[in-house]
Amino acid sequence: MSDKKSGDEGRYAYEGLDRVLHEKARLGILTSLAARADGLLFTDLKALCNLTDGNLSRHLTVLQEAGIVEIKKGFRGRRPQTLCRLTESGRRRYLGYIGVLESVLADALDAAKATRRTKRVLPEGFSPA
Amino acid sequence: MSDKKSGDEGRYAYEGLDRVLHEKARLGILTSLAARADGLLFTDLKALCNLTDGNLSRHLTVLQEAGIVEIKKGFRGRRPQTLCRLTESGRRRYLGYIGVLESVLADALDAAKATRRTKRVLPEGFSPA
DNA sequence: CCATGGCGCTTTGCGAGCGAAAGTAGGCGG
DNA sequence: CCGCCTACTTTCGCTCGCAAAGCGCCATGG
Repeated sequence: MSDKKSGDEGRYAYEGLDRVLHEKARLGILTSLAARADGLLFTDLKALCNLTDGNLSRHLTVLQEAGIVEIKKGFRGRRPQTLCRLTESGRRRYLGYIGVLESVLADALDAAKATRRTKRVLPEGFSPA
Repeated sequence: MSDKKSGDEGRYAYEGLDRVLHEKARLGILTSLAARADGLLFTDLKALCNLTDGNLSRHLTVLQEAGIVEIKKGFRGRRPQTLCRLTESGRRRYLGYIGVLESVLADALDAAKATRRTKRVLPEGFSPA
């Protein structure tokens, strides 16, 4: 590396931003679940994340198929009740994702405050768009 | 609020996660740009974010149409050269997004270390999926 | 006893979005 | 003059996310 001028190649590629996890709704679901080792009910999750039934159902299926959450269907009294929990590997994946999120944030804050001016070569005229 | 049991309704909804910004590639692009007030060239951006030409072009168009970046086409010598820069409102939007990212991260780290066990009511048998 | 309505979830439909691949336009080297 | 290279843009297939409709079950009430 650093065979070129800067060695910054791919500096902002963020390959670790797992597409399955990097999603508004899913991020909320997982963060909710991460806090409770014994899981959450479908209905609670729905309220916590302000999701519609259909939406939540869809996302849970995706997460289940990815082996990130496990879903247990049971009954409360005689009404169906679905319990969702992070799997162990799901938790690891989530933590990994959070790790790169941290580095994104670090870059961002860095950028925000520094806003350093790199000397730029503006050769001839740049016509406005 | 707190008209129900917990007052946590929508606690994890993260409505501020702007869909236009919340995207792997775009996030990288914006973070790159945020650091340099005088902008970056198409080719630099491409290298920094490990994007293909087509991809970068696509994303830039989206960002431009959303008024987040401005694109100036000019020439270096007599080769075309495209300069991209964050607009002022784009910067604000980006900072807003980063703000909610911080809160997501705070929640996540909280969850990760605490992993508190809420007492759960598991009424009758939960059959394994 | 049927029907009307609510709860808990699943399935379907569709429009938007993403990224790979192909296309365009001009410079430059042989 | 010809073909390769750089610097993008456009097209295309497929996935994805979201909203709306559907399904099964229980409860209530006429």
